[in-house]
Amino acid sequence: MHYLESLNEPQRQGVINTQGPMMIIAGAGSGKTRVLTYRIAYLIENKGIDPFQILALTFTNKAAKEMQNRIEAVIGTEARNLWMGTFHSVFAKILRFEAEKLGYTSDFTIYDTADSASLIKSILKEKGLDDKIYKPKVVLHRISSAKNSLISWQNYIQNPTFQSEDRESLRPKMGEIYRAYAGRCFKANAMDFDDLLFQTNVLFRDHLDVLNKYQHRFQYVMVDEFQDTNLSQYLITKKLAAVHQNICVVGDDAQSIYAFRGANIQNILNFEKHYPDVQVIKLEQNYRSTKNIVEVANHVIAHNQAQLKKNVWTDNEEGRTIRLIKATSDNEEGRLTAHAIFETKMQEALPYSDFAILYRTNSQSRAFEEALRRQNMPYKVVAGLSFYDRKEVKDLVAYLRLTINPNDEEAFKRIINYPRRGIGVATQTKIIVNANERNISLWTILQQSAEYLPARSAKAVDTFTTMIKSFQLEIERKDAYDVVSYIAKTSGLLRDLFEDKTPEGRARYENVQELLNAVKEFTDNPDREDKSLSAFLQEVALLTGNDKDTDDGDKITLMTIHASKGLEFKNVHIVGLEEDLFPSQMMLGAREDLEEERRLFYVAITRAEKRLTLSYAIQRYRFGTLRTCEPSRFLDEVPIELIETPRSKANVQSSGVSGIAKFVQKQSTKRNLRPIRDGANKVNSRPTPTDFVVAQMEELEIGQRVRHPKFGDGTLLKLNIENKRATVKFDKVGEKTLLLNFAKLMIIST
DNA sequence: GATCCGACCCTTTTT
DNA sequence: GGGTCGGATC
Repeated sequence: MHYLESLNEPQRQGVINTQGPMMIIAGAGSGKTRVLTYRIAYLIENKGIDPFQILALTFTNKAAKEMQNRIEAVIGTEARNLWMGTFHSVFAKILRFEAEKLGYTSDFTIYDTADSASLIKSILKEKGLDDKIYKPKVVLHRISSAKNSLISWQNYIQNPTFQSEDRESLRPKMGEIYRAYAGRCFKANAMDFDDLLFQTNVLFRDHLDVLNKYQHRFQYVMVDEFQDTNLSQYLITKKLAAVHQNICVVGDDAQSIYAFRGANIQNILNFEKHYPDVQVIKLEQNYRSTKNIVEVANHVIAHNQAQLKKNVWTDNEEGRTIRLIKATSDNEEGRLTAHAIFETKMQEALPYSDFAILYRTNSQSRAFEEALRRQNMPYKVVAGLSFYDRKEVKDLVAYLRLTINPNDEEAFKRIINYPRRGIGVATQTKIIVNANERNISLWTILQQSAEYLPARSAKAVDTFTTMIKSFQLEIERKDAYDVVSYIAKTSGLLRDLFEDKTPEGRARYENVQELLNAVKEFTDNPDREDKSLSAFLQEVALLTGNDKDTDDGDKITLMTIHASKGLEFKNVHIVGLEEDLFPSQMMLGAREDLEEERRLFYVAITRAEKRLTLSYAIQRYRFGTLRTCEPSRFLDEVPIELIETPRSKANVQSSGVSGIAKFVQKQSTKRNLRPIRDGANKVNSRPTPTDFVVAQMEELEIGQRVRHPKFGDGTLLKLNIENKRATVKFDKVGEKTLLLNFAKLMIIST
């Protein structure tokens, strides 16, 4: 109970009012995870509720894990019995348990986006449709939106609105593709990401006994990041909470940034209508950021029309003003950012892990990575390719998938001819078309290859099926790790990779070894109940690039703003603030879209605790060519009086630039004697906790003892004032010549 | 059926 | 700038 004292009043109310529907509107940095954590702990410790009667849903594995750990810290290992996880993982588990009721087996495969796209491509080809018109991405998105709105292919085909929309966009066969896609997934005993939610709805709709079971099991339902739920997710939670009515949702409409994937902000805006007796609690005190940062965030979000009223405030110090960096190019933006980070790090003696660079699109990371690498500053890029997205890993996983579920068409396509078995595309197509036209399962067709394939191909296919059968036998005899190593060897995959002696080939080989380690870890984990290979695959399918523990040392974090949600950093750089990039050019159409971009900016701003830096470039490489950019309209929404003097140089620029650029010029003429990296005054007026300070050129003397952040301590040998170079003999790494502009040497005080 | 090379598309965000 | 796909060639 001690923890109740650490909460403010609204937080406390959120914890102790456990009965009935509740909506907690939690401003950024207002301690919503604390409330959710303590609420669950309170239910268990104070109300005597069994952990397995509590369902807590999050959007990312990371958030789920984090909350699990925090609850465990309060109430101990009992927390492991909670039903806690992402929507997708929790309902995948339930679906797996109830699969037969829907005509699937419990070993169903989860198709990732690449599998889905590949299946769409196959269907287009078979139907002779042009993939320039029916772009797989567009088709997939349309199917995905339909599923998230609980529209089955049957509903879709009968719906006149969709039909006319599709005719207008010259894609009249869309419904037919949806039908074929759904049919093929089912036949392959596979569900895509959207199916995990869609089919859960079907399950609860058509099997009231099942719904009843879970309604009674989950006495308390909690949803984190509620603003990101789509209709499909919302209905699941509503149904589950229908009996006990103990539903608690936590969210912030200002941080809704997933509309593009079906999230419906109306779910949170209308929650009070759906639950008339709901208690609404607002958490408005921000504990994370300085007054200046909170004010900027409030100013920016005020430009949006659709929002719940709330007044985020903070008791924290006023803090520094917002820094604005203007760069001539994307590469210079990288350099200036690296530079600014280094300077702040040195002045304030901070670890690299206190810094984050946030951008709109993954492709922007390149310029920053190059600049950081050049200056030997450690960083990590969160995102991009997940470990499980690598080709060689996917290949081995495909073998596992096909072994567990031999009707998995996408796994089949991936490995039937890898490593080479002389079964080419023509043969593959024959197999798949036969299976579909005769409505026989893929696995049955594979076993009858002689009936419809020429002898040579049939023989090759037989060898393959015999091999898969042998894998299936292994599963019954050995534990998951032994089976996977056996499969990696017997399939020839490991040998194929081993023979590739290039550095990339070696890396691929090691990645496969790494997958083997992951299996071992999975099976060795004493907390895990289900250690089957099938369970491993289910888990792997729902992992993303952000889930890996990358707590490896002191590094600057680079990631998209989307990926940064829920995190915080002392120093945040929001980069690429240019029209058409942020806000993205694809979002300039509708007001709602632009407002989502603005919420994204809001999320980015509110990640910062102490210091916020915004930057933009005047020119940048996009689509392979150099393009001129305009500063983002969002910059105009930042109050001018909160912006610090920008970098003084490079204000000569072309006309036709809007508000902020003029402002940049005006400001710089006023106070341009203080460029960003002139740290001398700040250092003197603001002593750092350490006993040394960043060296100014004029303070250096030959023979002096100096310290370099990477090379350690050394003695200054030579000093070249003109080209700003110093030669230092380091104790550990020997002699180095350093550019003083970059390599900030520090004089060791004696 | 495999391999290589050039043309063409694209870059928003993710479970 | 870079990844994918399809066509031409062996």
